[in-house]
Amino acid sequence: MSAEQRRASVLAAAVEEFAHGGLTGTSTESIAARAGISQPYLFRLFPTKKALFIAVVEQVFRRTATHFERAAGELTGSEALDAIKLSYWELFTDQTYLLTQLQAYSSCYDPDIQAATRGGFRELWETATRLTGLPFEDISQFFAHGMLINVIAAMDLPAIGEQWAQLLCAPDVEPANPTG
Amino acid sequence: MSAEQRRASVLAAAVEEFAHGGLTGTSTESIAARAGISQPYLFRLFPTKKALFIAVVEQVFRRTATHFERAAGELTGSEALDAIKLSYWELFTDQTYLLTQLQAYSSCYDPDIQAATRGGFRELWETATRLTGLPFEDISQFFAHGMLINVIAAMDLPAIGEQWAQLLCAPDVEPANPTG
DNA sequence: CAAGGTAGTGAGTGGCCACTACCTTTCCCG
DNA sequence: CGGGAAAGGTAGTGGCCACTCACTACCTTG
Repeated sequence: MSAEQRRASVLAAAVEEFAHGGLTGTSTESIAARAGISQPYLFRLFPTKKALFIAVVEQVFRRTATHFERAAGELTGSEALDAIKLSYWELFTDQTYLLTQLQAYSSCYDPDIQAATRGGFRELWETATRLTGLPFEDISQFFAHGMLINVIAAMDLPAIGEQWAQLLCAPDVEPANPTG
Repeated sequence: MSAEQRRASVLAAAVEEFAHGGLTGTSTESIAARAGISQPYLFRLFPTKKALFIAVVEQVFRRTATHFERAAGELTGSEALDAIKLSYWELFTDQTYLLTQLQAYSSCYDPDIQAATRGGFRELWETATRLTGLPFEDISQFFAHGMLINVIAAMDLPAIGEQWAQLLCAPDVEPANPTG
């Protein structure tokens, strides 16, 4: 297998591991094991653990942006936004991306990670703005709801039976302008 | 100093340290140093590092709820919610609580931490509901915006000069029912 | 002043873990 | 078919860190 292919598979393994443990709570050992290579060889493919983490963060944000683009298709305006909202809920089934996002935010004390996270968030923001053409206020509300979804996934609220939790997990796209 | 007082001061030190590094990225050494005690004595006051982290999480959520109650005062309805919104923005000046919340969410892979975090979130949710008496939809939007504020604090968006970032950091309480 | 309890510390210890040095295999190309 | 680069592994190593143990200083109470 070529080094480039290996790098990709290591990246895929790292996303899964980092999503749960974060940068400091995940060992390179476990990533290597999941990728099916020896742990030292991982350092031939990525110079440092932090660099691998940053690569993971960048990939997750970029793929989420691509996910948005596919969801919007040829739509524009609030129709595009509704489609993107639904597509974000789709990520709930495999929570990896949502959890990785949280790990990125909570690791922002490190300047390099903060820079990467800002860049990813910015890319996401600009993608949503470009695809919908909607004003700041709508984009802001969409992202706010997205961040709420992230923590709902982290706490695994669907698993607890209480009503408010269940309501939160219903992917209803509420009307943008509630009449009244 | 009594053990109870020490416990409180250790807790205060731990909030600061955990807010930046999270559970796995923070050493008990640094917490003890900040609290002004020896590292072994920390384990006389808290049985384990994780237990200390959970105590921190519980305290932060409870204090945030208290913060809400003070902000609402005698107000009810959307007036109470607006007051609470502003009070949450106040936490931005000392971002410790917001960052700790993020650390809690991103550490939820551990079942004990997940349980504590769920409890804290639930307490916050019920406090907001009780104080305002507003329906689910309003509370949900408030929390969504709150989660967005958390990640804005983590990424320190006020520090970057771009327009969208600046707009996000303006604590305007948008009207609950935009006319039209 | 004896006796016991409480606050607090110095000196470990065992394990994990990021990262390194060096060796082996494979395979392509002239 | 020889050689060299690239893929990959084995065996460390040094440092950090959660947690323990054995001990001291002090304070209260009878």
